[in-house]
Amino acid sequence: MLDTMKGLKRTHYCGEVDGVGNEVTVCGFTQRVRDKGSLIFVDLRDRTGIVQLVFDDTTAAEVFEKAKKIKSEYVLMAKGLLRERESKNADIKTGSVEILVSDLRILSVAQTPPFEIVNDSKTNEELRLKYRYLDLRRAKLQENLIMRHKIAKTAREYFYDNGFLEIETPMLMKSTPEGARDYLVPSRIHEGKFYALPQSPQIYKQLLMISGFDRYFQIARCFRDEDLRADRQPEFAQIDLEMSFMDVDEILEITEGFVKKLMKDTLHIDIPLPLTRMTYKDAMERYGSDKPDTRFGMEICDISDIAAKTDFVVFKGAIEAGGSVKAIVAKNAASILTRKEIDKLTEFVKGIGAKGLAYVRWNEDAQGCSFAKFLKEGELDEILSRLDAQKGDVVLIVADKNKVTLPVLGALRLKVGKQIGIVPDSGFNFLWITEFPFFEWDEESESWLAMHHPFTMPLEECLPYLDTDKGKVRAKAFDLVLNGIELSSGSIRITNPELQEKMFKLLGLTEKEINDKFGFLVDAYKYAAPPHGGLALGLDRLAMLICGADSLRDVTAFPKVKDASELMSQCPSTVDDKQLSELHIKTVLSE
RNA sequence: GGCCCGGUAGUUCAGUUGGUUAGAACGCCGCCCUGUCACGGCGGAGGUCGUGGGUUCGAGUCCCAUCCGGGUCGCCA
Repeated sequence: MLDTMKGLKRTHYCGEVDGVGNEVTVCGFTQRVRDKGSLIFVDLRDRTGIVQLVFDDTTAAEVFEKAKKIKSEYVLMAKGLLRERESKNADIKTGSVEILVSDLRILSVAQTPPFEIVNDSKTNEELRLKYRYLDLRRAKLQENLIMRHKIAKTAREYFYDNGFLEIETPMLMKSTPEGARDYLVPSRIHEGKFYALPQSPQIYKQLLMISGFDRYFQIARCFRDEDLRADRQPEFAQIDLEMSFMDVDEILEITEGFVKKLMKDTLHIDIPLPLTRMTYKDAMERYGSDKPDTRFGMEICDISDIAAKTDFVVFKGAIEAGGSVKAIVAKNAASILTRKEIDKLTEFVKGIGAKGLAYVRWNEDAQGCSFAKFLKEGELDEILSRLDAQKGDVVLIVADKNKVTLPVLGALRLKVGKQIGIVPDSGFNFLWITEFPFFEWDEESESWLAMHHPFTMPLEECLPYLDTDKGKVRAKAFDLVLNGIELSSGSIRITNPELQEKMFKLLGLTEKEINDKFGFLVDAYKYAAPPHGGLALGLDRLAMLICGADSLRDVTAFPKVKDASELMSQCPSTVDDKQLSELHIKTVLSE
């Protein structure tokens, strides 16, 4: 028979007991029992930490007998005298005190858990996810979720203090199947019609600006029906912002203020402001990525002019086709990047679109150059001197269209950086990437797509190119990047309804499509809109980085796995025919 | 959807060219123990080797298929 809490009330959390010499009452889960016969120690755990309970020969017999029954994970409440320990334990916060228990309640008993609730659990994740509620008892995950709470709290404090209003937007909205796939919700009342769960509250927050809410803030849940990654869940939260009467600089400034406070409040790190800003063009040319990890160098260098003079057809061909020859230098890497390793890197770059990898491996005795026989006297020296390469370095060269050389070298830079150990595992390099292109050429559909979204305002100076050279149109769009991870994406929005219609048309939408999908939005802008823009910060990714976690699963209470199912509840699941028929839905399963 | 890695007691793993009764540690159960804190000591229980099929005198081990999980590419306006 289980005990009740009757007559007892918690006075302290386990990790926060104080007042030696006083009676305290604690409650929590049994971490471990050390039964010495006529002396029993019990480690009691709650979300704040662990405290040691003691039962000895001064303990009343019935209390002692009950203590003998305690097993792992039992839920207890204990009242007793807080006293100094005879032998201290420096490893835990409360290691110098213990509670000599006078009143013990066993409030709940536990089956033997399928795995031990210990911090450095080696149990495979599949099992831990199936019993997520047990895994969440582990201190590490408790700390992560508490940190996530702190991030949300800091966001609310900061944006409230800066005049932002927290306004909720609908979870059931119109499906606009551009970009990511929507999660659909069938309507019972409207036969054959569907709502979509929001991929982002984008349209609603823009409408709030039109309504005059000036500064909007929400911790918004968003849904995307795409395949998962360690850093991608099908449902996620973003710190969502929109503000009126501000251009890019002011938006970046106000966001930076949050970043600074966040890093201070959570990790006690001072981030100097303003954050570094880099245009998209610079980021691509220097790092081959629109989200560069700037914690290490190894920047991309153009050697097209030298390469053009050589007799190496791979180089010449690429340049004559309008492309370029670019290189990165792995400093002091000749011993790590052996021929075999470089061959692997060649396979790697071929896998991501390059035709091959030229290299110079300058080790102790020689400059091993994969294209030496095509070079004339002095050309290799010229290349090495341009790249500032020294003995011990490895030069990796890709020749192709710019669309290939830059991203390939960007990916190679990261891979090689990790391989030769020059990517620091600490540090927080926040970076703004600005002036993203508006359009992006999609090979598959052979059409121009909006890189950010179709409501993004082009830079005024680029408006003339809209009809002449779409590839040249830059937008008032920006990303916040941290250590190579995209944390946030934002833009100034188009507030001129004619321009908006024009942009839709340039993106290939017909009059009818514009009206069906965004008619209400285009109409709304006809009633005057303040200039406005905004951004969304990925709360989950932020939490992952601040917690130093490797996966979003470690900072999400109940995450989904790779195929978007949840191992604990086994959702998604089939539903009864009655439910389906009420929703006017028939399912057709594939073979 | 493609490619790569993994699946053996409750857990983490070992398991030889295919060969007797599949082992260890932790956990669990029982007994002993007054200063433990990864307590200790003695004893014990616990396995459809992911699943199905095949090769073989014989399969945890080899082959095929399949399921599950992870990573990655595609995808993520």
